[in-house]
Amino acid sequence: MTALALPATTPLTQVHPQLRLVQDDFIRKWGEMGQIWGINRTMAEIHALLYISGTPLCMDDVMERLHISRGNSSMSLRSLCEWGIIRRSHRRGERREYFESLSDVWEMFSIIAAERKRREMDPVLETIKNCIKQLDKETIGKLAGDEAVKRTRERLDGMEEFMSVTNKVFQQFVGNAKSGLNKVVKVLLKAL
Amino acid sequence: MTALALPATTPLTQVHPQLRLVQDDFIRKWGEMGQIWGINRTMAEIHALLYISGTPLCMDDVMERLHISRGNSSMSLRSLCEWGIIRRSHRRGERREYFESLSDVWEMFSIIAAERKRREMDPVLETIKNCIKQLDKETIGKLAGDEAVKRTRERLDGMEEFMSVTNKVFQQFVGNAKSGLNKVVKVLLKAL
DNA sequence: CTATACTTTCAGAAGTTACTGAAAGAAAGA
DNA sequence: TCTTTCTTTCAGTAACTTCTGAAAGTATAG
Repeated sequence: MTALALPATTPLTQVHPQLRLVQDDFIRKWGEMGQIWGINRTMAEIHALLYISGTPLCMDDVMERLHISRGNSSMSLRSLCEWGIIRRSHRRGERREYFESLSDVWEMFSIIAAERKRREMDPVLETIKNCIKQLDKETIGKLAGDEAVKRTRERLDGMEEFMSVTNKVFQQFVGNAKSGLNKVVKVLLKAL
Repeated sequence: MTALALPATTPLTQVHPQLRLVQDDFIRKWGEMGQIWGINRTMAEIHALLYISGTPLCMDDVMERLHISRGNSSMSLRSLCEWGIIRRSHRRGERREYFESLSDVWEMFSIIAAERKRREMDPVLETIKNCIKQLDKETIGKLAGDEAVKRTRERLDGMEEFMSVTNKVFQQFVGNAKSGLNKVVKVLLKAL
């Protein structure tokens, strides 16, 4: 029969109550904001907890601290790993897995922005380009001179220009970590 | 007994089938993208329809074209008006109301960005500043030198820097229409 | 092989958001 | 005034998302 069972949670979780209050505040707000980035509340809270703790935590730490189920923790942690904004981390001689957040906020933002651009903006731009192509085909035919077609064409052009530029700006942010982004931002702010 | 009833929909809705197909494509995709801007699918589709049509449409036009209920149309149109990205427009001698989209995409983006910044980013930045203040109070007291407090403080600082800069960049985009934004963007792209 | 320690999966429950359609409201004209 | 035309509201419902917890799965140690 076995020796002393390990405590389910890391000692690191047991922070001073005052510190905990401050952290909870941050976690709550960050969770609300998660939706901006297209991440659900729980996932955002888990991420906030790992980020603010600044040290690896295990699944039981997360469950206990945020009062969420094992299943939810497991899914959300996996999904955050897939996003690439947290990482698994292992301790020698220990069986269980730990998770920690990237520490560079700029890098995290880059990763999220890149993914959202790819999934959400690129397809729209493609659709718009396609619409323009389609419309041009019609214009050569019997719809030439049609007022409504003209108006639609103008609107599509306006939208395409907008999306293209936005896409390029995003592109610049993506793949640069802190130093690069800071440069970009400084240039931008100085120019205004 | 009344004279000839007006047709429920504007003649303008009756676009050529080919044009309609192209417009539908755009509307569908724009609806999907709405979620990026924090606008729900139907609202985004209504907006897309008004934008792509380039001409004022009435509620029945919208209902018929998108197959949505009167209630939903009414709520969504109101909400789009509140956002400021579509406007009511009236025709002399006609009772019913028409709606049209802003035509300048850059202006629409500005409006949306301003609102989201105000509602979603500003409160987070405030919370973070508050957390830092709280933490500093504790640090003076009995938690001075606590490792966990130090780590948390570092993380909060990193996040604050990020949010502040992001906020400033947003600020620049807000309140500028096409010309202003284009200048900003050109400067940015050239600098890279 | 069996026991233990831990993780993942997934069906269903709970919670949330979006939509409908009928009824009430408002404005204009007769 | 009453009728007509159009808009808004809102209770109920449908569709979707998130969460739970128990069961199955996996890896390691004895």
